[in-house]
Amino acid sequence: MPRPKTFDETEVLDKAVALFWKQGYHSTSMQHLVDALGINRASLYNTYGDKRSLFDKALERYRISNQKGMEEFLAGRTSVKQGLKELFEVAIGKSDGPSTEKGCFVVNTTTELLPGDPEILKALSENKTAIERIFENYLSKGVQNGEISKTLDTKAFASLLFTQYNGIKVLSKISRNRQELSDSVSLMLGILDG
Amino acid sequence: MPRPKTFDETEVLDKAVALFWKQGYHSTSMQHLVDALGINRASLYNTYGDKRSLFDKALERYRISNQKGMEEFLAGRTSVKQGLKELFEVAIGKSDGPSTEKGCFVVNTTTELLPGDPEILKALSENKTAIERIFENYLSKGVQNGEISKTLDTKAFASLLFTQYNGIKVLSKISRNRQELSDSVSLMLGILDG
DNA sequence: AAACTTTTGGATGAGACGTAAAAAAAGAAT
DNA sequence: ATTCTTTTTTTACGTCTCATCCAAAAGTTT
Repeated sequence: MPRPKTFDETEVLDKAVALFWKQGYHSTSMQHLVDALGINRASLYNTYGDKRSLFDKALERYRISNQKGMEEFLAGRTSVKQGLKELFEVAIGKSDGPSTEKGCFVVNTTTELLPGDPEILKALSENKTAIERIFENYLSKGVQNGEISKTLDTKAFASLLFTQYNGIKVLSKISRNRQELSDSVSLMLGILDG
Repeated sequence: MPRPKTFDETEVLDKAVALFWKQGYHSTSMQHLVDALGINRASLYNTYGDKRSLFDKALERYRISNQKGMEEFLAGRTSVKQGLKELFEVAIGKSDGPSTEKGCFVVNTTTELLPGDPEILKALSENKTAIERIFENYLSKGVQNGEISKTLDTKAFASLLFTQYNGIKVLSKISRNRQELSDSVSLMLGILDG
């Protein structure tokens, strides 16, 4: 009996993700959101709660889609070294989409809202361990394959990969010199060749 | 004949650096600054101009002091491998000061104000090349010493170091597990022994 | 018709940045 | 010493934007 919503909830949420991703939390006003989401102000509050609540939902959506995307990307590549190489090529933005200069929503949030926000810290902390685990599992697969030496400290290397990934997402906002980043990634992945 | 200022201009600027560093540009209000700097509102505008102008001055001061600090730190260590190791130990924050959780003012600014700010982009771009050059020169010293192989691509490795440095400054805000970062740095520096 | 949501349009109170005019202070000159 | 000039400090204000909420009107399904 209720009047149905005239918009798709997750579709609109994706627009909020794009906006917060590009501009961050503090410089995105509710008015910006109202204009960009294409729904009414009251509908916005009704559906997602206040600004912070909407931001939390947007961040969570990004996180999940990001993790899932990473897992699927790697799952499709049996050659671990090649898989990592390609993953980082995408991260660097060889195919220069408009999203490259926005960096990573998670990284941007880390630097903007920490320290001083326990809830966000919790979410970001979970994200960190989740992605490091993805890396570690993938590396283990390579060790089982015989592609990677058993002597490799997979935990430390997973951490190295994640740190490098974060650094790339920062530097992508400054430099459009992809070759430089690509070379440094190659150097790093050379560790896997003993 | 003029009445002298009752405060030290650079001393107060350092307080502004600390505040912008911790909170970023948008969530630091002029009122916060007035309270923290200990000078009057009008004095603030008189001396440093508007908020953005003050921010620029603060960022520049941080950049210069950061670069100089890095150069002097490395200049004092003739063993290049050991020097890099120690530099990153400091960056990781083994001696856990209160500044560790603030990350790096430059990194924070990169993610907060880019894309969309050409002036800031210019400053951050200069900073990037300056620090990469510091790394590259230091590595060259190691090659001349015979400490590092002549086959090393110093430019790529300098880029790797800088990227890693940025990543560390992000992750320092999330995790207080310094050992993990330390291990990954060791793994990276192991490339120099290859 | 009833029930519920969306839309419209505005009210509100807080806080933002920046400025202007008056008051106070410090040195210089007579 | 006193007055004058210049600058800082104080205080108050103006204008704007912010986030949030509310009441009434319009629309859609059962």
